[in-house]
Amino acid sequence: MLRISKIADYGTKIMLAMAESPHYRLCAATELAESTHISLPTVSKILKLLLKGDLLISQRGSQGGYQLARTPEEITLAQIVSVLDGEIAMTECEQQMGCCQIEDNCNVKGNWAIISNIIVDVLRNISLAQMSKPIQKDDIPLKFYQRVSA
Amino acid sequence: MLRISKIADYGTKIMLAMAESPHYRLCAATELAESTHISLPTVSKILKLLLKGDLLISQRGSQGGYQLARTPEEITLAQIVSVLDGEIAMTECEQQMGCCQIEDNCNVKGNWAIISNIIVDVLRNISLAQMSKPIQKDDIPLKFYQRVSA
DNA sequence: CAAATTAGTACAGTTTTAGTCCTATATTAA
DNA sequence: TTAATATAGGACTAAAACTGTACTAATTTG
Repeated sequence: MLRISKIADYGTKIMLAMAESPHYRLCAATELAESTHISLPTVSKILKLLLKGDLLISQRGSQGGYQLARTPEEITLAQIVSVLDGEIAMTECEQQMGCCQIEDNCNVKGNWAIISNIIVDVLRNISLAQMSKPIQKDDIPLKFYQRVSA
Repeated sequence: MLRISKIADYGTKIMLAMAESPHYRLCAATELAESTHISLPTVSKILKLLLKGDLLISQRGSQGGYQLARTPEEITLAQIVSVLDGEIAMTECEQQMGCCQIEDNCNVKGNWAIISNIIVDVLRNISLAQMSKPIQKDDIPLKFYQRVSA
């Protein structure tokens, strides 16, 4: 495992489809279902979640639809994944107190938190814009880490 | 989400307990259950998985038990997580063919594979030995990335 | 008003995960 | 040789999560 959910995977593709739509105009759910080949009810559900997460703007009624709340450069994978899959934390303990009995003498916990942060950094530094073309490892301007060798 | 399973979390703690046991001697499942405060059947199940994944050596019979197959410095989080949770891949498509219809014109796929690799690198560069004390971001000798700022 | 389209909620089916238990096998020690 | 101690392997159950769908309400346009 250690995997994002199918919903987050779909969500990325949907966001990408919108980013690639000319002038970032309003896209109806039906259009997006067609272009991504994901079923309409599912696309619809995901769009609602993304809207609630402030990643999209919506317009109701005839000729309505959804559009990106910001430019593809300003939207990151970390945002999409966290809206659709919830907070990123490698272990339960990081988020929730009292979920394990050893807690008090658990030094592992802090370490997993640090590791989670590193992974979030990776996702925080990849924008929708970058996802629309094949990325190179060099493309990722990591805040904490920088490429040193192949 | 984007989280390791409870089993992998437990597994790390169990491996750590063994690493901290004097001289890496044989540890019985019951001992480990006590020291980690995880139920015996669960500890037992995890030990068998770790054994099967060649991370442990076992000795049957009276006075038997389990011990690390290598030194704590040579065992990484990537190994533990992949043995207990399976291969690390951010999306299903990376592992399995024919799981999505757009596959052919899916440029996202390759990008997620790259991102997965980066994350695996992070886990591959953290050893059991490091997990036994609070780690600093600087401690992680990443193969591809190196710390550049706080 | 009618058509189009999002908003919100609820639900059912499937899959995954967690945890337990039972029986077989191997080793040690008396 | 026998009894006690441990692992080996597999089967099983219950709970939780995920996926996908459906239905009704609200809003906008023409």
